[in-house]
Amino acid sequence: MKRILIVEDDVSILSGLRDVLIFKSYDVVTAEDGESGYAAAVGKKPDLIILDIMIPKMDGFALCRKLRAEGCGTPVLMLTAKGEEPDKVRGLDIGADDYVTKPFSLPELLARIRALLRRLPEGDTAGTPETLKIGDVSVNFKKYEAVKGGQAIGLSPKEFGVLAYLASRPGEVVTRDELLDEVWGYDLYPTTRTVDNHVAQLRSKIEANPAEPRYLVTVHGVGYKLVLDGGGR
Amino acid sequence: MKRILIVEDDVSILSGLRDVLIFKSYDVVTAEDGESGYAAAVGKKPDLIILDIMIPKMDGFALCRKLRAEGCGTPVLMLTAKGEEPDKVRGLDIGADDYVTKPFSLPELLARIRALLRRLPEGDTAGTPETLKIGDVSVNFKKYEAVKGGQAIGLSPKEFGVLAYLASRPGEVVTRDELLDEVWGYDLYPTTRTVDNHVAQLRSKIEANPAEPRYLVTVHGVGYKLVLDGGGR
DNA sequence: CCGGGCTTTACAGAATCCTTACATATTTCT
DNA sequence: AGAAATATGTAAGGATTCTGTAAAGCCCGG
Repeated sequence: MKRILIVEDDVSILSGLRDVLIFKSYDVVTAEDGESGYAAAVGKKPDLIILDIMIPKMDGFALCRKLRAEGCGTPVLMLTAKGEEPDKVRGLDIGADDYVTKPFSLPELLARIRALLRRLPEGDTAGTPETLKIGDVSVNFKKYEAVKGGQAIGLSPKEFGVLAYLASRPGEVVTRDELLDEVWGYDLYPTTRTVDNHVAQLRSKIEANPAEPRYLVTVHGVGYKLVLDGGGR
Repeated sequence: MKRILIVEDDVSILSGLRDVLIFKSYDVVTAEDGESGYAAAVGKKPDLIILDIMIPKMDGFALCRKLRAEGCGTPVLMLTAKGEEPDKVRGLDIGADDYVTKPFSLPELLARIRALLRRLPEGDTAGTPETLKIGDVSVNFKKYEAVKGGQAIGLSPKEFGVLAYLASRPGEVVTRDELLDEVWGYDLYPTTRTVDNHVAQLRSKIEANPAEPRYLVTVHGVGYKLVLDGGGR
């Protein structure tokens, strides 16, 4: 059984999460502040750490950094309060493996937990790969970084989101509505045309010839799909 | 079509929700208390259950717990009244997959419904295989891709739809009206001749000799059928 | 105040869809 | 069997819908 450590000071969230995870057959350990969280991370050797950022004594960033500095490679899933956008990047920068913004959707959280645990034994092919090569562009989703011919190209958060979601199911067609749900979230309702714009942006940055996309392909009347071997023939 | 069971005793919410979901082309079943809700959950085999917590005879928690105990894995979306924060946790504990607090935003609820249904094994296209081989043409419905002798051939959404529906019941004859209902939808009323056109298009793309169809066979006076072993003899 | 990212809007071009018309095939009727 | 009625194959057009793209406004953080 996989062991999960939750570090969270909001007791209602903490106990709720603990119960859910126990129900889902995980072995759960909890802590309510950074220091005891650190102790548990070292002492209980969990397979996964769920880490809130705003916790007493030592915040989530510091805790994560400290663990990484000591060579601890345990996957870390960050919980960030809504609107803390910059925290996302910072969290990943410091060595977190994934993040979820509160209030989170439970199925999403569970899916991310499964994804992180799945790649424990060895490298994973499930979910979004850590890095992806699209033509002569390589994208690192963990670092929020895209490189084209040695040159870094800036992708916005939404652009990353769209790309990552498409990459999680290579070759499959994804509708605009699905992208809106999964990338934008359930509580925002932009037009489906917004998706087109971001895809166009992505193409202009990633495709060799944006007018004839080889990777970010349109399926007329349905949606978009990411073709990974767009160049191979 | 996906079937949704709503268990809710507030009639104004219940009927409002039902109308919206029907408008969104879901098959809706309702119940106003826990016991009849349980009966409906077992008897009608919905793809998703929307469950209020405060309902007569058996509350949402008990109902959900009972279903889970019996091995029922149907996704459950809990409705909780505002301020019932602790209930969230309790609901999730028992195995609900997501929750929405009343008063809820309709678009958000719809988005969460879509998301839960999306994670189903397969629903609408149940019976339609993910890929299909028709002679020397192979079709992948997830990728919206058809390949003939290594060469990709473009099929339009309607063409995919017709093919997929026929493929869900190989060998069976399907009437034009049925195709119109299932592929075009109940709210559109093109001529039945429109179907013929799309079938002709399909034949020209996948049949070796469109004038003598081996796979997309017409049954005079009735409709069309897809014969999978059209080459074998 | 400025700049970047996000969203909306508008318009042009492209792809798809629907209708219509006519030829051909099948069935039904006499 | 022959003719009429009905059903289907097929092509062409115009209407409709969808997509690419640029421009403009909004909002937020620096």
